[in-house]
Order: sequence, then structure tokens, then C-alpha cells
Amino acid sequence: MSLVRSRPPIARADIVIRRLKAIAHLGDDAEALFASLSDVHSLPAGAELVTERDTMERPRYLLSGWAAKVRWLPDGRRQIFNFMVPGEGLGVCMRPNPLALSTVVALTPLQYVDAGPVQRALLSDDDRWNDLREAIHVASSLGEAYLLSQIMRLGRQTAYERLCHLLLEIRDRLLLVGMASETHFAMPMTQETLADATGLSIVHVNRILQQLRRERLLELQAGKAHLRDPAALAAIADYKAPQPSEAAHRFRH
Amino acid sequence: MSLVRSRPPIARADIVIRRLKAIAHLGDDAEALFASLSDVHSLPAGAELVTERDTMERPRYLLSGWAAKVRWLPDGRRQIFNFMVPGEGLGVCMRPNPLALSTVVALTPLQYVDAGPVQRALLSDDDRWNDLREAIHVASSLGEAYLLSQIMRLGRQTAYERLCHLLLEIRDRLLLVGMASETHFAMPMTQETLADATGLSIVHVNRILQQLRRERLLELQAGKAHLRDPAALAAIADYKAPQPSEAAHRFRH
DNA sequence: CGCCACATTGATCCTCTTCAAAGCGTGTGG
DNA sequence: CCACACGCTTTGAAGAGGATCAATGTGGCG
Repeated sequence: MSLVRSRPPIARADIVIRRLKAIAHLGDDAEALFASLSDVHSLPAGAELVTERDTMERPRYLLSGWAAKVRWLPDGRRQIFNFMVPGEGLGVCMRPNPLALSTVVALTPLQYVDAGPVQRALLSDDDRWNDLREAIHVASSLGEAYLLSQIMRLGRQTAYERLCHLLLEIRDRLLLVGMASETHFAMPMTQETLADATGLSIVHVNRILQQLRRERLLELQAGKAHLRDPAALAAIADYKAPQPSEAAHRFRH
Repeated sequence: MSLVRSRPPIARADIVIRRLKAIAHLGDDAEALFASLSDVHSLPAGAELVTERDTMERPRYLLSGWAAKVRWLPDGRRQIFNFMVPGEGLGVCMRPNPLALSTVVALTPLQYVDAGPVQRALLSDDDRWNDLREAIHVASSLGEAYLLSQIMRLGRQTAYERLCHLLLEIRDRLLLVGMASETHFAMPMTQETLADATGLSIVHVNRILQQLRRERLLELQAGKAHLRDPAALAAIADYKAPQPSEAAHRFRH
């Protein structure tokens, strides 16, 4: 597991602040806390950030690149539970998972920052961090919503619907951190990755993507996604965006 | 939504205590707190305990009967995210979900108890409830593990494997509260319910159950399940029980 | 140039769905 | 006590969605 500590941290936790501000209210103290995070690490594609059943190490925030929470069956079948996009946290929670429930794999080269200070703030009884706790709660709730969407896709949607739904979810997650527009975003995933996320075969993913292309609903090439008709895609997939901000308003008030 | 308050509460929260003690260490204070819960309600089969996107009301513990967290697609397709068996909690968490992420439906007539006092203890800053917080954390972590198992089943397992896996998981969850032996437990579910949980059609569930019966791996009739060869089932499904207790030991120490 | 990872295509197979009907058990009303 | 209805299970036949196998195409890169 080759950890490389970048001396002058190019990537900063700004993206994390952006995300948390998008889903909750974050005070100046909390913002300063994130801005002070500087223990940045890099990993190559394919590296494991976390190994299933290991004790969860230090909490982290992804600054750049993509990761996926995965599990394998003994015969090699792989399922992706969830993606991690920049700005999202890993093991940062009021409930520090003692044992990792899944392996986390880098899908691309990535950078993350150690969130030890955030974790300490969370677990302290200092009221100054109440808004931070709220934001983390909302983030955690969002994470659960993503898992439920995944179950819905896998259990009751067709291949066609699954892909539309997943792409819309990814767009919205990138939208939260300012890395997407309504119609365009970077998606550096192979079709194999998409297949492991949607529970399909590579070949079938390829064919469905071609269909979506033919129907002028989607372009997907060179790591760039272009949703040519987001409304149509949402109708196909019965896609509804989670409402984190509304949740934030009601919490603790 | 006909709520019936039973005057002399026949069902007590003993089963909740039993479950939490099985997955964590629970002090006398916490045990007394649960024992004092007395606001018991009953619901008929088919009633909704929680409606998706409603604000989450009072936290509860299921005392008897079965429930399921579900979501529907517009055309009527239904997916069950997770079951709830007696002893399990709903909305009891350091993170009180502001908006319910799924509808919760009573699969059988059931009883639950209002857990307002538990929630207040959790959110207080009284150190006396630290072990309670730990137990709730472990329970919440277990809940997430069940969601991940569900994703694995739906995404990458065959119908045959899914049913074996799900039945073993249910057995273990009932085992936690003393409502199952290694091989026998009550399972008052229709095949339709099983289908909605496994993402299969009713007809196919029926055929797979028959196959398991023919192979002398399983009996399932009159609401009773009999796993005739749990080891073989586990091998088929690559089933591994979650380890909540080990987790509990490491937490906060 | 040649290698490698990834995308694409065609053909065939099979798991699972759908549709339709018939059995079965239980509770209810006449 | 029987008739009937209703919910659930079971069975058969046909069809579709997706998997698998195998090969070819394509682009980046040492």
C-alpha cells in the first residue's frame, strides 16, 4: 500500500467544505477545521483504501479521484455497493465502524486527506461543533439513501432503467461538489465497473449504452458523460433526487 | 392507522434488552430504562408504521410480529429493503432521520413500544448512557451490514443463492433475540413477500423453494422454517454471519 | 511495432418472467 | 353442514432479458 505524502498539499479540503455546505449549514469554526486538514495522501488506481473486516483506521475525505465500496464472492463475482466521489467521507461518523463492512478500492488515482481532527471534534462534547455534527449526520443519511437506491435498482429495475438511474445519481452527487452541470460530467469508469455496480455483465452494459446513444439520451466516451435529455432519463428510471438540505433545516431545531 | 393502546402491556421490552445484550454490553441503567418502556401499541398486518418522505416520528422498538422497509416503483413493482424482526429498532439513532427514507409496513399483526425515553437518553450528554450509545451504534452498524448483504444478493447471486442467503440471515437475526434455533424458526411470510425481498417473481420463488425441498435442504410450510442442512446452505450462499460482538469490544476502549 | 486494456459485435444458451389456470385451506354465511 | 369466496400455493407453457462464449476492433503507450 504505497502511501505518498505530498509535501506542499496541492489538493485541499475545499471540496469537502463545499459538499457539506451544500447539504447542511456549516459554521466558520467547522470550515476552518476542514481548511486546516493537510495530511494529504495519494494512491494509484487499484489500491485498497480499506480492507473488509479490517479494523477501520483513520477517517478520511476523498479529495480527488474515484473509489468504490466492493465485495467479492469466492468465484470472483464482484459487486460494487457504492461509489465514492471527491468530497465524500470514509469512516467519518459519530459511529466509528469498528470493522470495515466492505473493501474500498481506488478506481482511479486519487488523493485523500486524513480526517483525524474532524473525528476528534465530533466525539468531543464541545457545543461549538454541533453544526458539524449535524452536517455529518446529513451526509451519513445521504449515504444510506444511496444504498437504498442501489437496492431498488438491483432488485426491481431493468438494465436500461438501472443505468439511467445510476448515471443520474452520479450526476447529482458530482453536482453537490460542483463537479458536474445538469448535463455534463467526468466519469472515468470502465464498462466493467459500471457492470459491477449495476449487477450486469460487461457485454450487456455495452449494449444498453449503445441503445441510449442511439436514442440520443446519452453520450459516454473518453471518460466524459453527457446526459442529452436528463428529464427523459429521470422519467425512464423513476429517478428522484434525495433532499438533504430540507432534512438539515428540520434537524435539531 | 388504527392505534390500539393495550392497557396492561402484555409485551414488554425484554426482547429488546436481550438483543442489545447479545450484540454489546448493556449496563443496569440502560436495562432499567428499557424495562420501563410501557407505551405499547398494536397494528394490524398491512398497516404502515412509517411513510416514506414523512418526517420521522417517534423512535420505536418492535416487540412482536414482522415488518418490512419497502419502496414502490410507479408501475407497482415493490422492493423490500430489509425486514424488521422483534427486538429491532426503528429510528432510534444518534442521527434521528429527519425524513424517512422508506416506508415501513407491518407484514403481520405486530406490537411496538415507543422509545422516546431511549432517544432522550441518547441525545443527553449524561455519561451514564455511554454503553447505551455503544449498543445503539453496534445495532446501527448491523443494520448497515444487512443492507450490504441485500445488495450482494440482488446484484450478484442467483435466485437459488439469494434464498439460501436470506433465510440464513433471518435465522441469525432471530437467533439474536432467542426466537430461533440453528435449524428452526417461525417465518410468517408469504412467497410474495419473499419475492419482493429477493427481487424475484412469486412463481420463481415457489420453484426454487421446491428445489430446496427436494434436495432436503429446507422445509418451509405453515409459517415454519426448518433448515435441514445449515452448513450446506451457507456453502451455497457464501453466507457469513456479521460479527457484532467483536465490534463492541473494540469500540471506545 | 506490438502489447495491453478496453470497447464492440455476433451467436447461442439459460435463468427467470409472464400469463394462465388449477389446487388447496380456511373462514364465512346461508 | 355445505357452498362459496378469498388468499396463497402450485403447475404448465411460452417468451424475454440478460449471460456467456468467442472473436474482432481500437486506442494509448513503452
